[in-house]
Amino acid sequence: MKSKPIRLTGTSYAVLALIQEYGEATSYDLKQMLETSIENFWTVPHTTAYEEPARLAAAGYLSARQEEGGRRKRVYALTDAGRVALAAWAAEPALAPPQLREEALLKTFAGGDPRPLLGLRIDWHREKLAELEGYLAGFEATEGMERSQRTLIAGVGYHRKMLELMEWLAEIAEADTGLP
Amino acid sequence: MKSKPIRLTGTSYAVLALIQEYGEATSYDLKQMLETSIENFWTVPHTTAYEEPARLAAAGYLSARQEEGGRRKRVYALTDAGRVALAAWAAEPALAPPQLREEALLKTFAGGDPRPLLGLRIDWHREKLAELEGYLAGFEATEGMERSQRTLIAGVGYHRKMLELMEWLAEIAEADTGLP
DNA sequence: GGTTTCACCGTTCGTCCCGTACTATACGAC
DNA sequence: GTCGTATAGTACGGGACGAACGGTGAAACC
Repeated sequence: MKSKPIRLTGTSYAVLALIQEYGEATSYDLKQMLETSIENFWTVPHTTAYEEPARLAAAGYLSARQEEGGRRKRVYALTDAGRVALAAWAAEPALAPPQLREEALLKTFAGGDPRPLLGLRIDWHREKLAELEGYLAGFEATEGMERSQRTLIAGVGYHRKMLELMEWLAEIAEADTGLP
Repeated sequence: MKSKPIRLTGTSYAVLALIQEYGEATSYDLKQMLETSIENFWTVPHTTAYEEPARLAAAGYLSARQEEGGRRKRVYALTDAGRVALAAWAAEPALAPPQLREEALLKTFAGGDPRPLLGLRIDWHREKLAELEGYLAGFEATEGMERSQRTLIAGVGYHRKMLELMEWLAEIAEADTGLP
């Protein structure tokens, strides 16, 4: 059953974790889940939702059941190997350093005018924040947080903090109008 | 002179911008610069400092002058094509969405215990912060900020905000001791 | 003045990842 | 039933990634 050994990356575990959370999922389900929860702290392109589960299934970490009819979707579920690998990874306290790719700051560094760049970013984070807060509202009044709720809270916190950062940097740029 | 057309990515511009900033640089210089300034908002592996300038030189965006002797380093400088491409990109206000890869949050989502994970991250950001604030202190008392100083300020702000986020999440996790 | 040691410097390599561009299906409207 | 559009899914090739290793210089020891 353990066909081809592959390297499991953070993205692999993201997919495994989502499938664990929901029992089973198609690639499209995964895509939705990635976009509405995990993406805030683990950004991946949408093709990941199709490629990564196929890779994981080929290596024995997921089972795949092909549906009949129309879009002949494949439904993925965790195998024991998948469950074990995921649990071992999550329990291990070692962490890779966080990675950020923020083009607004990079363009500013490269000589771009910070004002429009930071402005764009501020708007973007505001929108994200509103969206996530909307999702969160649906959970209100439940006691004892569920994992999906916590995930949203992490996302909300992240966008809030980045928003504060961008606003702060915009102020500094504004104050510093005599450019070098 | 325009040998091979290549796709310029954010990382390409990061390298071009660094070389622009310093006039010319070897790969090792680039590596240092990446690690002490840009990496806070545009994370790249160290091999980028060797591979990317070679690619850019092959495509005509950089000139390369090979030094004699010992480590026969190559010193890169911007060509006109490089300068033009960089300026055009920086002036363009369009932005790709920011990307984050934060393993502490991902592991938490996957079922890991948040306390040690967030604790590790908090320590990590504190260290980074201390390091950058140390660099910044060297600039004190100059009037009119230079670009490298602004870059450091952005880095400092980022780590502060992420530190606040992690501390906030740690509090929430602590308060929520009745686990689901 | 040899040679050991160690930190610094630089590159290779194979796998995986990523964005672009495109195709295909479902379904309601008219 | 055909058109339009949102939804669902794929192919592909260059690029990025990180592990692992190889080279270089110079201080330190003798």
